[in-house]
Amino acid sequence: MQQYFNFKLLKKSEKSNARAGIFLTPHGEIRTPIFMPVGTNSAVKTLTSDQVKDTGAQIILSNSYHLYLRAGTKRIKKFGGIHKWMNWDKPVLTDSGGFQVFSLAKLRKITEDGVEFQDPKDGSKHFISPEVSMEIQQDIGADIIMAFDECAPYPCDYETAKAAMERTHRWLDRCFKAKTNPQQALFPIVQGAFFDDLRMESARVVSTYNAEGYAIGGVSVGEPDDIKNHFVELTAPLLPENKPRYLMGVGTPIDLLDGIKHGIDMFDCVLPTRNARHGSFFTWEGKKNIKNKQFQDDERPLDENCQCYACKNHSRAYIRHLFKCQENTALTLLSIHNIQFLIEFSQRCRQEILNGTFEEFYDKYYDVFKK
RNA sequence: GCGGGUGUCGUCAAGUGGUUAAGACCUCGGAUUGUGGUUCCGAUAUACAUGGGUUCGAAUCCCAUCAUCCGCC
Repeated sequence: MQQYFNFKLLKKSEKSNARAGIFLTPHGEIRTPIFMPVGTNSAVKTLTSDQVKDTGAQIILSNSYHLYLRAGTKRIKKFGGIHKWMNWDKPVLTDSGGFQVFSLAKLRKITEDGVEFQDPKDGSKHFISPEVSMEIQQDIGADIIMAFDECAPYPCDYETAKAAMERTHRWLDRCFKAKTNPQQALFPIVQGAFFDDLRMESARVVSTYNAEGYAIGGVSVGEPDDIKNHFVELTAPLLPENKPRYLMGVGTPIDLLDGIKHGIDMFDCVLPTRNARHGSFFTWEGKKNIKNKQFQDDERPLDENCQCYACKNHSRAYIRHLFKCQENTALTLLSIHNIQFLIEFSQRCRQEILNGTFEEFYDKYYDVFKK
């Protein structure tokens, strides 16, 4: 049987758990560590697929929950799958809908079978189970699909966290049984909230599956940074070393530095596009906000060392003007910049790992982004 | 020239005799983490057109001046 996925570890740091690799998928390779932009409704907000491609994105994330409710995943299947649907020929990852049901749906009823919820937009009732999620994700046709999990809130008590974790494990088994397409990699998700023994247990259970990659979920749900960091540090090394590790929903440049240091290979986050919509942008000198008056006559690009479309063509003064006038182009330019910045940031970490200098890079930029 | 209206922070605008003169925009910070697309939180201001008068007390009442708007000649 043909092998559709392959993860090759190119280098492991001697001073930390940082590592650099190449993850091969049916739609091309991903150079890890990598940051993945989020395109919830099969579009990275304010950007065309071409514009996303020009940022250097190697893979994008989309979403079962949203595409199931709108567009309809049968329609996308009939169209020929998400790559053709959105004219994107690189790898795609879809989230399972578990997190969205947890964070977005107003009315939801979780049972052993699955989750019943209402579409907050029109009130219609729906049901997603591990089997339904697998069917949805196979219809969408992403390269990487995620297990249907139950994400516990923060804070939460031990019993709730344990019950959610155990259900996630039982659902994981059902996901693997329901998944049929060998051209899709199913990543299990570690849960366990913020309890050491639960996280360790979940990492152990999840690792018993011979998956193409493994994810850590249930973080960035409102917990303090040091707590998040502790659980990433605890969990990541417990996952199989020869497979990519994906930290879901993270993060900031500092989150990337910490995650990579602890052995994470993949990240996704809405931050670059959401921040863009709020005017803030990343630079190699830290985070700034285009709304600030100091930029009104600034003829420099957003970042002088950035090669993105926005930086090669436009000034801070012009982009600030567009933003103040609420022109959508401002959001596009800032999104392009922020996405390209985080991708380049992850690829710079990769290069530093290959050079054996990641830890110095970590120290330097940890301070820059500490604020 | 005559008649009438209006003058409160950079802008808009509450307040019509009584303690530190609302609020919004702007400006300046902060937040945002597997996305309900312009959000949320906080901070900052030499502001009652000018000069008199009435009153225990005036942004508020009276007079004059100036500015501005409308109408008429």
